[in-house]
Amino acid sequence: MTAQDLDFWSFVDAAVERTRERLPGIDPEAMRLILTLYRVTNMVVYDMESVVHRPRGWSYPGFRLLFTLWVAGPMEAKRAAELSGMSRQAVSALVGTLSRDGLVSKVPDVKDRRAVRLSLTTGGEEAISAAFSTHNDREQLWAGTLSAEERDTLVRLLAKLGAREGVRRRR
Amino acid sequence: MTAQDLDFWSFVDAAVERTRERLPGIDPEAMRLILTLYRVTNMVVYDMESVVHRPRGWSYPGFRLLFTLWVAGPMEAKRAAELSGMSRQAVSALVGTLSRDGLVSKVPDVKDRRAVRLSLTTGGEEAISAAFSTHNDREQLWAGTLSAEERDTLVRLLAKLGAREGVRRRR
DNA sequence: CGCGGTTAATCAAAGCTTTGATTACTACTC
DNA sequence: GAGTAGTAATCAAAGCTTTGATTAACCGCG
Repeated sequence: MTAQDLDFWSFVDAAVERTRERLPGIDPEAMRLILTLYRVTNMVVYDMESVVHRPRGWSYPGFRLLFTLWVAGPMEAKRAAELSGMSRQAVSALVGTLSRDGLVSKVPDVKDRRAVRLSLTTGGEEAISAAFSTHNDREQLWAGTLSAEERDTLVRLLAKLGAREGVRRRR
Repeated sequence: MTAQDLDFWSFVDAAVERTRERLPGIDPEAMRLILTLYRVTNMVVYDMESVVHRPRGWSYPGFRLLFTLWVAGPMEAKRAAELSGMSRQAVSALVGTLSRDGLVSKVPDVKDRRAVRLSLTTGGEEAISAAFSTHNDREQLWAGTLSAEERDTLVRLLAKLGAREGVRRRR
């Protein structure tokens, strides 16, 4: 396998091999795992975003925030950041767009006047309900690559990875 | 499990449950798979970026492009986009930053004067060699969560997912 | 009450990514 | 050889994310 014949996936094999030659101290299998994880996820996200969300005028982060509010109900911006895995600044910027578009409403919290309370507007509620079916169709397309048992195993192993302690988390 | 008690991970369970109630037609397990995949990867990337790359003044995409050139040698911008999984515009913008910082050099292609040929500078070569060990240390931290057999299984299942045909790819 | 420390949100600047348009060049076809 | 289609790269505008700074409000302690 020379550098000229590589494609997106065989690049991972080449990377592992070349790195092993040049830096004998590294762990090639750890490298392969992270590299593969990153590439697959990017591929899935790109597909979902470009097929499902951009045609509706949304970004993937926009969908995620709407989905968070749809699942867990109205909440403070800080909490939306925690649950969706975004930074508070990102939520703040995103809410700007989504409230401009009439999907999310933002009202000052009565108890704590520093905080803002986010909720879906009626339009946002309808939009997310309609979008989610299409989103899930696409999720099924991806999940359909694996057997039910393989899906369970994959989810279990990913969750185990995600339960890792002592790593840096968004704040 | 009420909405008030949720955290980043239990949100996935709540999302599956609430969606099942409200949209009976969807496939909850497909949803759980994609949701978990996305969250784990984001967590890993955030950790790697904030612990390894930002302290060195790099972004994760910057590292990825340098790494691509390090593994596969000098190449045209278009090819760097294919191998790294970025768009051509993203590579173009990123090369602006990296060449300004003296890590990548960009010379017009002799054969095809539309194209540019990218390569690591000496400084870029040294920087990526030095950074990669730290990067791999962190990969090992993550991979160490799983047994060797679990890692193999996870890589195999992710690769199977990534081999999915008929999805939208970056161009 | 008043001060100091903490917290919620936002602002600002820089960087990456996206879509869509433009420029420069190559390659094909008549 | 001239015209047309296709390709490589870049530009432009909009959006998201990041770090760091700022503003406004809460909270505890004296």
